[in-house]
Amino acid sequence: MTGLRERQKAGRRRDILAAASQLFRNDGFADTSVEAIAALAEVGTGTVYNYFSSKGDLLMALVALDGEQARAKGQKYIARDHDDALNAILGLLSMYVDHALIHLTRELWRNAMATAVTQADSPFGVSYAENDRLMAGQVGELVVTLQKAGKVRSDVDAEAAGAALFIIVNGLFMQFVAQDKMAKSALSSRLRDQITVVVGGLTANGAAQRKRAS
Amino acid sequence: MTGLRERQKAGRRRDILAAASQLFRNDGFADTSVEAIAALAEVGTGTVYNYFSSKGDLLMALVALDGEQARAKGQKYIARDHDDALNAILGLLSMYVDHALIHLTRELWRNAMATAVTQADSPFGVSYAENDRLMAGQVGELVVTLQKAGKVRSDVDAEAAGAALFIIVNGLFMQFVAQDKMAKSALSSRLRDQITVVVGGLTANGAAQRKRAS
DNA sequence: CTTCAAAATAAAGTCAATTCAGATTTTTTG
DNA sequence: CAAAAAATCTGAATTGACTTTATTTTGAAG
Repeated sequence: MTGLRERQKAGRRRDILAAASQLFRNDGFADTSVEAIAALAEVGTGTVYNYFSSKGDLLMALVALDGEQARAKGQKYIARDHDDALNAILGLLSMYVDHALIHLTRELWRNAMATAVTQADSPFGVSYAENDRLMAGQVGELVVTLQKAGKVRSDVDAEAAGAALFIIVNGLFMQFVAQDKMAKSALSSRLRDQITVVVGGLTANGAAQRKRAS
Repeated sequence: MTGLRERQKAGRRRDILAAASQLFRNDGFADTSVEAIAALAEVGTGTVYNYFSSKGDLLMALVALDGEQARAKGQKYIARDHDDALNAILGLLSMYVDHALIHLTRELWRNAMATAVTQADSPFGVSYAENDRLMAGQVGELVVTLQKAGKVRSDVDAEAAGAALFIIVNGLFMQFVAQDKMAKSALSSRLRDQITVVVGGLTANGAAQRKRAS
């Protein structure tokens, strides 16, 4: 199982990923050439393509790793005690946003997202989509938790709610990374406004919403 | 104002767009070279770059045109009579989806979206973002209309609601175009489930939701 | 009708992702 | 262990978007 070849292969994969990680973060995606990654990893440029189907695939592999961390954080968050539904959900989604910006720049996210759309079938395109699916599921878990605590109506489709909430944070985050001039505070306030609407709903509701941001 | 030169310029712009439109639709984005577009439009390749900043910019220009049509349809839709909020909103969003697939293939949408994220500052990247903003605003208008008709609570932030609803349809549409194997029916059903959640809200509500799709 | 300047043009050049035909290394076989 | 087979590596060649340049065209203005 663990022949020389397998170990070398795993090592080389790590080397390439580490090299890409370093260069992407230092120089950005556009300014990093596959040749430079190969040189730093001490392999031929062609070898990079034996492990990753494209430069974008390599980036998505890094993003997927980060996604795992975000989900781990999320799992702990869910286990905490929560007061009201709005704050609980907003807290989780804000945590995702904050985590996303720890290791990766906006430019890297732009390129990761672009690649995820155009190359969804590549190995790490699949990982990327799977990660999104799992995160949406995690938001759904939080909704279930809140339902059990009587903070969310039990007749709500938790899975659909999780997916909707996650799509919103994802979409806003995409707008955020696409426009460098958009401030993080603008992202936060839009997120708050929109999640507030979703939590409160549009139709007749016993507990009226409290406030609206201008 | 309308000298011969200006008209020629406008004409050339149209020629290039028309050529791009034809080739993109026939051969797809990836398989269409800028050289081929230039040849069909009977201009030099360099001229194409006098009018559009990149191949992706050219595609976004086409998409923006389509977006205008979609908004025109949407405006008429809003003016109609609406029964309940859920159906009214779902109808508008479904109309957007249907319209998007009339003229453009999934592959074109993938590339348009990818370009919109990575080149948001290019001339038609701005148009693309603006179009999204206007569509979200249009959904907001529908919400206002429904509020006036007493079908949506008046304390709801209509603008935020429109933005949230549009982000959802946009996000689901993105998932749809990214994965060729995803059926249109899957898109529709997810859209229905998620919009249902948003309209109904998560917290205590006078009118309980009626049903849930499995 | 001449001059001017904007715009177009073709051609040649740059650049970097991706591919590919052979070279090299590991594993398997006898 | 030696030879054959299989997997992997390699970097030079390909490809196509985009740029640059030197030259030409053509409205517009006097």
